[in-house]
Amino acid sequence: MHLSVVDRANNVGASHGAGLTNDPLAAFGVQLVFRRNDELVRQEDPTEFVYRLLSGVVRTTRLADDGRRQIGAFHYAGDLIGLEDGDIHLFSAEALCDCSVLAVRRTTLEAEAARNGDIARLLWTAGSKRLREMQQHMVHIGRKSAIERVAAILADLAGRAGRDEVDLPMSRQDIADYLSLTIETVSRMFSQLQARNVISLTGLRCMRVCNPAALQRLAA
Amino acid sequence: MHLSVVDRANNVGASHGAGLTNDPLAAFGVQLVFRRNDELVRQEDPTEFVYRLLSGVVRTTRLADDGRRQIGAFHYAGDLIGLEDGDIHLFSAEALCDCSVLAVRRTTLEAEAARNGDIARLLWTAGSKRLREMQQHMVHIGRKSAIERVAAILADLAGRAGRDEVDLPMSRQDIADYLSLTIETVSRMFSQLQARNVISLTGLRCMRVCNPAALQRLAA
DNA sequence: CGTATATTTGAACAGAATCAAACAGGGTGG
DNA sequence: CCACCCTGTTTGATTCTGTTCAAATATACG
Repeated sequence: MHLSVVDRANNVGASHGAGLTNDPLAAFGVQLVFRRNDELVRQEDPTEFVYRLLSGVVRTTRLADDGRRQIGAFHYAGDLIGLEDGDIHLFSAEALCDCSVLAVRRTTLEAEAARNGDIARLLWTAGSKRLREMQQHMVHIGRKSAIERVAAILADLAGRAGRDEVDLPMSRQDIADYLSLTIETVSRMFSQLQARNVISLTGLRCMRVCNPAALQRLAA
Repeated sequence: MHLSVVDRANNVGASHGAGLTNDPLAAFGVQLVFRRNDELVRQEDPTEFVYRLLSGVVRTTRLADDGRRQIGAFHYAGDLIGLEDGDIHLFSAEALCDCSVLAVRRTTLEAEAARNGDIARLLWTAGSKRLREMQQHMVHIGRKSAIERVAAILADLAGRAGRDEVDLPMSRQDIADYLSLTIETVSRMFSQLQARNVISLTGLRCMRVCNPAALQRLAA
């Protein structure tokens, strides 16, 4: 029906949770490596695994029949991917760069959660964190202007980077589809932020935050 | 700091889970009644309870400082409310009409989930159902036109009603804030749907679906 | 260096928002 | 029972933000 995760990942170094420190899920999963643009899961496929992202960045995308694309989220190291789905994946998950993940069988996870309170709590916590992020994002998409939306994602990325020099792991098109804008509008907002001396593009996929306060204010 | 649920609910018939059939949560909660426009939870308050909605309709809303309002969801009988939050409620929850709910202390729920696999699974299932709904809604808000969004919510309501004659439990403003539109645009879309003979307004809060297929097509 | 791809910029357009006014509906009190 | 008012809804005219279509420019990669 569809290839196993290991096959699809073209995996090179599968091993049983080796090298994971302090992750209660480590014992139940297999560590896999995905390369840039690999698909971890495909929209409409049955849900088989939940992934703990160990390193790299993953986007979840939904492609409609008419070609309209919506990115649900960008996931970073530590995130749990695949919680949001029922029997079928609503969104695909794709590696933005080389990623390593811990793949845990859903059935295993459920069984374990039923037996072990810590696992149950971990899932609950991860799920409600994800729900909160989605609520926040819904407000952004629904009620914020283009400049505010772009500022918000840049502020988020800057926060993760922890320094002024921030590199953008995703394309403009990804940003556009995440923010429900067009690529042209995103580009214009970048230019505008640069003209206002809020940021400075130091490369296509790299920027410097010149005025963090202004960025934060716009993002709020 | 803030009033207890029972106080705020101005509750008249609290009882320990009486009258609930087949709800595994029944044993752990208290049944409460809220009146139209009562607040079940207030934005920014600490999360204390999770609510199982037994009857009525509840909206969750986030009000920004600048007055922009986003409705996160409308909840109907059977829904679990308050899953999405961490320590603090991001959204308020308000009764659209008289509602009865089962309030379960969050701490109780967590403890119970850690002990009882069925409860853990129930929470997991409810959470992922909610995540899926939000993803769907995000696509609507982000990538659909005004007419499609309005058609979508009307199709949803019609589906719940299970018949042509559907009454709308929420105001136009609520619909607008749910769909991230203005009240004027919502009103215009209603008129347009009526002009196209897809629906017919039989009252301000009541409509008849004349062409279910067309409505479905628009909503898709 | 040249080619394919990604990004930026420009001009015209469209859809929804805003501002403003008219129009119900639903209660209330006379 | 009717006139009135308050609120919620509809409609109209205009504006504005973001989209679309098109072209130019930059970047990465062979």
